Amino acid sequence: MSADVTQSTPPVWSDRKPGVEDIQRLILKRICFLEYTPGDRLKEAELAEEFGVSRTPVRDAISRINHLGLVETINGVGNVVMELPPEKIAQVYEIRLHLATLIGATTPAQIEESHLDRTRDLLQQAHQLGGQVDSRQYVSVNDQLNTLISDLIGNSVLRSFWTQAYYQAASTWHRVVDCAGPEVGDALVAELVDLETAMAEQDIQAVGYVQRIHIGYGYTRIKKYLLKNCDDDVS
Amino acid sequence: MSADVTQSTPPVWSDRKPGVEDIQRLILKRICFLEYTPGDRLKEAELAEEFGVSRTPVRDAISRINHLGLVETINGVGNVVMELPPEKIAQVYEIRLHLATLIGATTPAQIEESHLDRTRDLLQQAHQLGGQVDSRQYVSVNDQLNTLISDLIGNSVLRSFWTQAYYQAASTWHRVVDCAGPEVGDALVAELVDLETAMAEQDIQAVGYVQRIHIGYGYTRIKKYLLKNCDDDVS
DNA sequence: ATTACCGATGGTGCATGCAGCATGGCGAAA
DNA sequence: TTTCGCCATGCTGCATGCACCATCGGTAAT
Repeated sequence: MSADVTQSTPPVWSDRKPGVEDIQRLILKRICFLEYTPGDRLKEAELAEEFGVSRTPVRDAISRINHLGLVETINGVGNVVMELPPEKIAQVYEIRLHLATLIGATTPAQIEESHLDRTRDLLQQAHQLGGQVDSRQYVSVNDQLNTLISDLIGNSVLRSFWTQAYYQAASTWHRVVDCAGPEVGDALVAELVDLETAMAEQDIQAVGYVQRIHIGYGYTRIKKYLLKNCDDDVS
Repeated sequence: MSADVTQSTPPVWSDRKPGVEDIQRLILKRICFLEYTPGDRLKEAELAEEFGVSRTPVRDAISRINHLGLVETINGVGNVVMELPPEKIAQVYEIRLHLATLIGATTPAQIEESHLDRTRDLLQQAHQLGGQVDSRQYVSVNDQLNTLISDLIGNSVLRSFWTQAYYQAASTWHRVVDCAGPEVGDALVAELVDLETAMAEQDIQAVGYVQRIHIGYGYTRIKKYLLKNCDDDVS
């Protein structure tokens, strides 16, 4: 298990005790960010000590994310981080493709200037990491992008489903990023460029289809890289 | 709060101690079946005693279903059963309409003879309750129907979303059934007839569209009956 | 040498105690 | 009589203890 994952998550709790909601989000992020990898066993007592709380809220947080299939709780063993089987990944992406088209087909949120600003900021970040695909930074940008898209989904139910599917796909996708070369960085830039255009046009439907397109590309890369061995490390 | 809801749920635990999963499902069913109505406060200690367990697993079960918005946990008050605001109902139904069309558009499950049998059984049950719309029985048939559709969804992610949206819509829908006359019984029969045809044709896509159609009708009835006052009781 | 058993270890599952919060009722003051 | 404030009550949030379970390593028997 990774040594000091604490350092990697900027928002430190040093001052305030985190609630169940915070713990849940943080654990999910750590799984998506590959700070926890399949096979790792999340020990309640360990996390409890790290967060300065008792096992109870940690248990609660883990219990809430069990239904995503990312963590399987086994009595007497631990909370094992699971690798989603390829079949399930296929199902997740199949749904994500459809959900993306629904972003524009359902009651939309209003595109405001702030969203455009955030998009440009992400685009700049994406440019900065350029060929040097430090997966940590890439993942960060990707996560912010997902949050941005979420904010653009007016239908709260769709937003919930979108987020769930994102979490299910994220860890696998980020594993692909490690394997694939800088092409994923270029792809991210391309996606953000398309996104900026769509948002400048105030066209939510276009935003959805941009997502649909690039999720499709992403899944193609998963199939391309994840079936082969991923022997070259990022060191 | 309803007096002895225990009687209404056939599977009694008299022999075996229920797990968190069981408790979760049972609470959800009770909300859908209107045994718990908006405003009721689910008290952990109460449920714990009923199930013969401690508060801990009950807390866990309630915590897991919090994200659906059907119960809101308020410190010092209780776990309040919430009535979804009309706006959220609209969002749920908007998504349900789209999800229905995805049943046939995604990797399907195989339609087997058993499914057809279950459909015919439901049709018979629907006929039996005819004009006498005892909401309890209606809801039971409706719930079995939803389970049946779930089994026909091959994509497990879609199945999960479908179920979540069903739970969110169910309590509201069942409240409409109380208000509306026997027309909902007829509508259910019509839906099951359509469903039987589609399944006899082995046409999953048709199954999805049948759902899409009747969910649409259902939402129309919600708008028709739920905005007006629901003064006539079922006695 | 190999295999079967058993106990030590470390984890989750559940029970329970206690602190904190919200609320309603009662009493005192205006 | 009305209103303000305080306390009793009941519930959730969290901490902690204990029982059960899984696993692994050592030991004894074959």
